[in-house]
Amino acid sequence: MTKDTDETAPLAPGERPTLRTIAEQTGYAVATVSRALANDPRIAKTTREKVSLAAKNLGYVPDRAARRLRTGRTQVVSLLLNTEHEFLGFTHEFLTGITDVLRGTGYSVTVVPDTVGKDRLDPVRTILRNNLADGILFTRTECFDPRVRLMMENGFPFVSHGRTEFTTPHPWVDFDNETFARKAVHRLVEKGRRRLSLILPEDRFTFTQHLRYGFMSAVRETGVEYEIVTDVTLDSATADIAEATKRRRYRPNPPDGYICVGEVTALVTLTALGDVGVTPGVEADVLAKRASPIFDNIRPRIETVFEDLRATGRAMAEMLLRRMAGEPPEALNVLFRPDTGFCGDSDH
Amino acid sequence: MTKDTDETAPLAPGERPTLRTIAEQTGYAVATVSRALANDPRIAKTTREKVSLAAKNLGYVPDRAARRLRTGRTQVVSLLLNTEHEFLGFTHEFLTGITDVLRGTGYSVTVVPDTVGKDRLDPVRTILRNNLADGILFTRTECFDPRVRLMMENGFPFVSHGRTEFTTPHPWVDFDNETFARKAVHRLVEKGRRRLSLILPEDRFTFTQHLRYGFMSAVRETGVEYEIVTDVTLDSATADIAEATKRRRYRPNPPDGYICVGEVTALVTLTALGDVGVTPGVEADVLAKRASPIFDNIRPRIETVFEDLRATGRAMAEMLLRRMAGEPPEALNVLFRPDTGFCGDSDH
DNA sequence: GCGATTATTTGAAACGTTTCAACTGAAAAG
DNA sequence: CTTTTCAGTTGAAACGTTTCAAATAATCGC
Repeated sequence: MTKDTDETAPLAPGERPTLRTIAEQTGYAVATVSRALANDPRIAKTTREKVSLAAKNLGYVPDRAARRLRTGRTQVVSLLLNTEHEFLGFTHEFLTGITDVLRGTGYSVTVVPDTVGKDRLDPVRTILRNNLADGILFTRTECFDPRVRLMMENGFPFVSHGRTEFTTPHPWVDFDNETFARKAVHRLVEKGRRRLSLILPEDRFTFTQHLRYGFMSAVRETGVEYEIVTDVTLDSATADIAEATKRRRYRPNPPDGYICVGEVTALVTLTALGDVGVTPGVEADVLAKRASPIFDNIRPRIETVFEDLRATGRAMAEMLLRRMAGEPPEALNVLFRPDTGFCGDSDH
Repeated sequence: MTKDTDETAPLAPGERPTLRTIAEQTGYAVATVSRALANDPRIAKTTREKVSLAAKNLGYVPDRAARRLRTGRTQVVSLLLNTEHEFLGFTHEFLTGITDVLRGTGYSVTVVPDTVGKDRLDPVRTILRNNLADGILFTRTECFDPRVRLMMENGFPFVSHGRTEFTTPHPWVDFDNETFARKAVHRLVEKGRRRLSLILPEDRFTFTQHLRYGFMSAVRETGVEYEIVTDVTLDSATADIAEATKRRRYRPNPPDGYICVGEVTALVTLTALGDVGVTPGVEADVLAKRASPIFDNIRPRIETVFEDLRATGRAMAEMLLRRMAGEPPEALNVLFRPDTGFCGDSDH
């Protein structure tokens, strides 16, 4: 018994099936098989069925390298990941949303570091020049973000987290920070607060402008006193933020209402206030944007507005898929509205 | 003037230079150029120099798809990312460490979701079958992790975060949770606590066994009373953990020392204790492992042990690079020791 | 039944590498 | 002056796709 063919095994052992394997098995040419699998209408329907059946039986899956070499498309989406982000679960939630949407589409996600301090254009240039991806997602968008300009010039698909001030439209997903700031002001005033304080992100980011505008217009509407902190930003070291917050408490007429755009800032503010003998919820109120459920487990409880970063990631991935499929950029936007109520409140 | 060659421009406009471009420019054959760039000693030194100079001038960078097709190597590392992780900044820190090390090596990182509840083998199978990566990194390793078994059988390079109980050696990076648990017990006893409580991760994970062993042996050494919570795990919903913690407070002889293996658990425990009128630091103490700086901004301050996840990511990426380069697995381990002191203490 | 149209199928080329096997010259050995 | 050796170089094949242009088979009008 020197037979070395095992029973009905249809495929060579250990070998990855290729288009040729299918071609040989079905009797068609490689070109036909390729077309059939692409559902090319020029191929007879019966043929398409036979071929895709054979493909399924063999467990055929196209070789990405070969396809990529031939077509120039990489089947890769790159995420420029901020090295210094201030939300606690930002990366995790965001990434989960993205992979959620991309699973099963054949696209994979690569992560490339993006450091605001350094040249933010550099990773983008590398991706374009070396053809490392078919599309790019990124965060912390600037008003005249050079990355956006570069990609628009090259017609390269991307979706930004945050808007820009360019006149040419491009796909984006954003949170309505203007409304958040406005509502926050009104809410604090409603609670009887009279001197509001706001720490902003760096000026270069578009959402900084939105926050400022929302804050300022609400402040004017209500006539409340206010202060926009200038000696620290949202991205300052936590120790510096704490220091600045405490320092301001010792001035005459210190703030009694704090709007925090990030979780870390909110925690720092809470702690700093406590450390100088101010009880949040009594002598002052803190109102924060949050992206994680952590504030349910923090005392004192403060009011928060939830920004769903997983949904943001999902929306961005969806917009990008559609953009890569050739849709024009005009309609590819999503603006997340702040939920109407405030969570975790403290007075009813 | 119908000349269409612009001054000294050495490269066709807009076209990506390839081996052939270099070959034509230097007068060598494509094969020679390829070998020269690979620093093959069979090629004359002068030739190698000429070729690599030309390559640099042209800004040549090898096409990944072509190389991948020819060699079968993908130049990709996959990270199996846990969908339900409990450390707050885990993903971010970890990923930053990995990309730190991989930058400039030519490898890129793709992220693939891994859900403990579902079939954890599935993503690995896909990667192996479709040749999507040259190496895999993953977390939450189980005692007899089926992923480890599969990859070992196939001789596929990987590094696990956490050890296994297989006898065959494989590369891993781990935190010494046994010592952490042991020290935590001793520290709480030192502070006068007499009834310790521990919430463990699910039993399947190796680090659960290490924690239990460290805890149990220290508990025996010191003769202190203890309890290992059975109705919730580290990964239970935060509400359930809070509930369980409160419930135990109403039993006779409630615990007065809490060891928390994760940040979320620590926060929940602190808050739950506060909610039932127990002041951490007075009637009870909480001791936690932490991976983010957040506990500096939480009151009451508690003692923590720091696990550096960025360093962990870096170490894992390094081990993987060496493994992919062919090093045997035996020596490719890193065990991070818990730092000796406890940060953010409350009594000196 | 015959040319003209249409529906299917196909061989071959190309994408940019790496690598095998063979070739060229020149120096060393006889 | 021939033969051997060796350093250096090279043409061609291959990796698995997609797609152009052309071939073949089937259908149609008359």
